[in-house]
Amino acid sequence: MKKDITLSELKESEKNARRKIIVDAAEKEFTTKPFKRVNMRDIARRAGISPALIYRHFPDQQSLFVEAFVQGISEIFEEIYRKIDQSEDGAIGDVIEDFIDFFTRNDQYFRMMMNFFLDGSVDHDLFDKLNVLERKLLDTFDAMFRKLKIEGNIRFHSHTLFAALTGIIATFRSHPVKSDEEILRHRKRIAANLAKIFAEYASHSGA
Amino acid sequence: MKKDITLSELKESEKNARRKIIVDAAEKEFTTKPFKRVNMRDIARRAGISPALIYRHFPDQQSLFVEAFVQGISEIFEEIYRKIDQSEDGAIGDVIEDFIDFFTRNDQYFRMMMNFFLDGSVDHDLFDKLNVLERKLLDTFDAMFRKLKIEGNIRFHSHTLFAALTGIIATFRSHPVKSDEEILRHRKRIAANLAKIFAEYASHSGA
DNA sequence: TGTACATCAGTGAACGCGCGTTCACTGATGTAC
DNA sequence: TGTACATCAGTGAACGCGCGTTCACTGATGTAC
Repeated sequence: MKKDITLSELKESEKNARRKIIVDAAEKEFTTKPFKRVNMRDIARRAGISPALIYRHFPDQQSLFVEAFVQGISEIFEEIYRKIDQSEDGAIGDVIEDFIDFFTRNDQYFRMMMNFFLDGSVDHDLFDKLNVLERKLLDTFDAMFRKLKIEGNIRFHSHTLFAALTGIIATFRSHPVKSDEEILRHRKRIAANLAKIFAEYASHSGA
Repeated sequence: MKKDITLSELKESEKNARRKIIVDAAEKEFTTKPFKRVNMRDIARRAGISPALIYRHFPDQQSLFVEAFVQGISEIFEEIYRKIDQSEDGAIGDVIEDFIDFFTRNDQYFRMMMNFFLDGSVDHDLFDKLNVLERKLLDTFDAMFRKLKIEGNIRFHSHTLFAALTGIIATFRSHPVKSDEEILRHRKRIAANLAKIFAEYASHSGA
């Protein structure tokens, strides 16, 4: 009996390993080309398998995409949480700069997230998972605002900040004339302005 | 000679009228279904013509889409300019609320704009036209901030406000549980919070 | 120890569909003589 | 006034391509007897 379980467990873990190869290949594809251009044949090629094999592990394209996307975006969010935790207490400027840095560096994921939401056709499972990540980020913002002893509804402030940062990434982007560095600089400039307005508000309301 | 000119002018205007029918049909399609689903056959059907005829007026799909999109988005922006001009001097809360109202009501266009920018593959001509519209909106914001006698770089404040509003529309949207009214209410709640923070900042820096 | 059969990873080619675009054609109107 | 020809709006069907997904099959490994 015991051996049976171990054997099937081994089988199971081998299967998971194969599955992971596919997910990793998909994730890699996402960071390599625009979302629309990612397709099953290229994912299969990158994983070194036949397209048909993917369908032994995932019922359809959407399931695979969701899994790959969640895996990637989770790592990014984890990184942001860590970075924010490390920053000085209530250093809103640093937190904001980190956010801009991270999503500028991982623009593919930002665009995918926007794509999912704008299309409206978000898979329910994916929606839940993204919500968990977002709420955790909002919690982090909450903690920061609390330390600033800001006036008003803390959660609203976090929502406002989150929306504003998202807007900065969404609004200031690739431009025929401007270089990537210029865009990042402008994003940071505007983000710093936002930070100043928040900080000023907090210092007046806290006093 | 004179008659010749009039005749060719008449011909020309007839041609433009036919062209406009196609553009209008495309615009209508955009407001009816998600961007991805808009296709040439349906546009042709709506215009009451054969798909092939579209290609007598437009070299390809992208040209038609750009023209239809610019026509629609221009009207929306014009409406916003008018509304903002009518609002009380420096009434930042009203201006912000109008912005949210307009883009919530015209979500299709908001999504298309996001799609264009996020895809990166923005046609140069389109990019220029959108830039003109955006700059005009920023100018309107500038005027408002100037009346508030706000401290700091006015243009940066306008960029910050524009990004934040865009972010609010982009971030808070269709949700399996929440109704459309709830979403609009939440957008307005967060937008009002944003307005308060800006107003407070302005009143302190102006004093 | 050998044989028949089951299981399952894995495959390349093919199916099917959506959709942008082109083809080959029609029919009406204008123009030259 | 009639005839030959040009122009051009307009058409439905077909072409071609990308791409998700399925089909029919192979080959290796395990299992029952």
